[in-house]
Amino acid sequence: MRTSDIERVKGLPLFADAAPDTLRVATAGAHLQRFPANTMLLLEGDPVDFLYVLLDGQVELHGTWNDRETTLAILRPVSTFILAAVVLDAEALMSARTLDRCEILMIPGDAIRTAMRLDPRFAMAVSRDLAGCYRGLVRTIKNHKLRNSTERLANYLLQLRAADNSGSVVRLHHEKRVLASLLGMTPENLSRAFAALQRHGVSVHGAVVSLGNIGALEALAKPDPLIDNHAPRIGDIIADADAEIWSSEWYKTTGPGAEAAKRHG
Amino acid sequence: MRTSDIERVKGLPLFADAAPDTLRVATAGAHLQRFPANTMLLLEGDPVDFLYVLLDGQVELHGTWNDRETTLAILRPVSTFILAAVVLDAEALMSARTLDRCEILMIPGDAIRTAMRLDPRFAMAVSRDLAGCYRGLVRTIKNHKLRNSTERLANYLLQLRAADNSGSVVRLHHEKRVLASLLGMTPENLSRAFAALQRHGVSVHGAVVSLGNIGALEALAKPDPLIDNHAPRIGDIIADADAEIWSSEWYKTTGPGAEAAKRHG
DNA sequence: ACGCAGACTTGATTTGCATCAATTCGTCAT
DNA sequence: ATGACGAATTGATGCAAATCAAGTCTGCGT
Repeated sequence: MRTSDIERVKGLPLFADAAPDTLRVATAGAHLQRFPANTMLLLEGDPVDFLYVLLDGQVELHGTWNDRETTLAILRPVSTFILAAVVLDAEALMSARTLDRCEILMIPGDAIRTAMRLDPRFAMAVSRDLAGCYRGLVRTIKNHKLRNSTERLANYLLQLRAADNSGSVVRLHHEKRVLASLLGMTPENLSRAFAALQRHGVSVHGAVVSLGNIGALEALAKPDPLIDNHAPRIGDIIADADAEIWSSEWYKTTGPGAEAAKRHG
Repeated sequence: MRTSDIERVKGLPLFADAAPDTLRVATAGAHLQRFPANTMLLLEGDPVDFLYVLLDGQVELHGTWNDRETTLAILRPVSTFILAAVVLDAEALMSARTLDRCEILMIPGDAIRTAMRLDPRFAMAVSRDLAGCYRGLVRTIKNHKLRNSTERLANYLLQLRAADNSGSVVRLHHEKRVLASLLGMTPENLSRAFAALQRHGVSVHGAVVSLGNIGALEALAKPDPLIDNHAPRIGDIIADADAEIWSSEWYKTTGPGAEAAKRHG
């Protein structure tokens, strides 16, 4: 494991406040693994033996029922996933699949649970992280139960804008069919939702979306701090922040090799 | 505060494992309060100063946006709520309203946060509780994104049956319009969904629902342990259990004065 | 270059659910 | 009992989104 990777893990709010020993023990027992694109890392129902830390690439979390499938979240580096299952030593409720080639650190679950018992600051950090994830899901549910698909897309675009740079052009991070599933609609309807937003100044060219009329878009989207997390994600980590990592993605690095990452909250 | 109430709080998984001092300090700073039906306890956006422990009555958590409103959960005694906001010292993302006359214990948030720092076992319990709540929300999202309204109702009824007694008659715990909002539909459509279930042996008389053909109902509902939590809720608390309190309700007492309560998980 | 496969878009149609409207039912206050 | 209100049901209609079906565009391997 490269020391630069250890630095990145240490930068995570989950470990930032931990005792030096905690990080050392956790990373000692961990192993770094590479996966090709489109690999199942974990199937829902499987016992969860590791806490996963995504260092490079994108991972999709999804759920299935009765031959249907829905995307629950898409993760970007640096972020952890399935912490809740690790804490409870329970089976996974979501499946995890790589979208790109990925580099993932796997920390044994019992190392995490032991560390929580030994290191109160770490236990506190786990609680804060889980509380943030929880609140992110509350936002997601409100988003889905209270808004229609066009409104969800409009808010997603505004959120991207806020996270990226607040400019008038944003880049979609995923394939449109994946985005559609994340936003709870079919690919066909995502196309139509984009078409509907033309009226509000939005134009799409592949993954590049121009927001020509922010005012009009906001008038439609009615973004709400109690649903949408519009905090920019570039800069230093704010340890105190509401760790609300979940509305659609977790962290974001500023670019290749960039170390800076920031919480949503 | 009555000692019987303290006993009930001590019975919560959140406090069961805590150091004696933790419970003592928490309950010392707490105050017990009664509220009439239909009282707003907390408005979304408000800072959260207390951890709430519902000792008697029912509380609805709901969210609003753009003049729409949706029920996110309905709580029954004994259960805690807005723990995540307390841990992060953040504003509430959900509003809380009493449905009945309620008896609620309010524990200052900073007492909770201090206790977490001083008592590692308590911090661990908080993590476990939050992890359980988180997983409950994952189930809820899967339920909503993967099923239609009739399927959600069918599974809700089967869950009630499993929680209550596994008999062929269940009693709805809430008004139908509240249930409709919880299940993500209009009251009109809940009526129609019940009508659709007649075909599968379900008949409704007020709050009493007979499930005349469990097999047929299950064939429609296709209950799934990764979405639905069918564990019975009568008996002793299982401290190890997956604290998944959220799919629709939290705890349930077995009857007036009964002390036994059990986790979903 | 060519052909293929998969992503994306667009249109036609169907389905599910919300909305609007009217009526019944039960509960409570007078 | 009577009237009044809110909850629940039922029917008619409209809208949003899924589905089905072509078709275009793009990247990729041969």
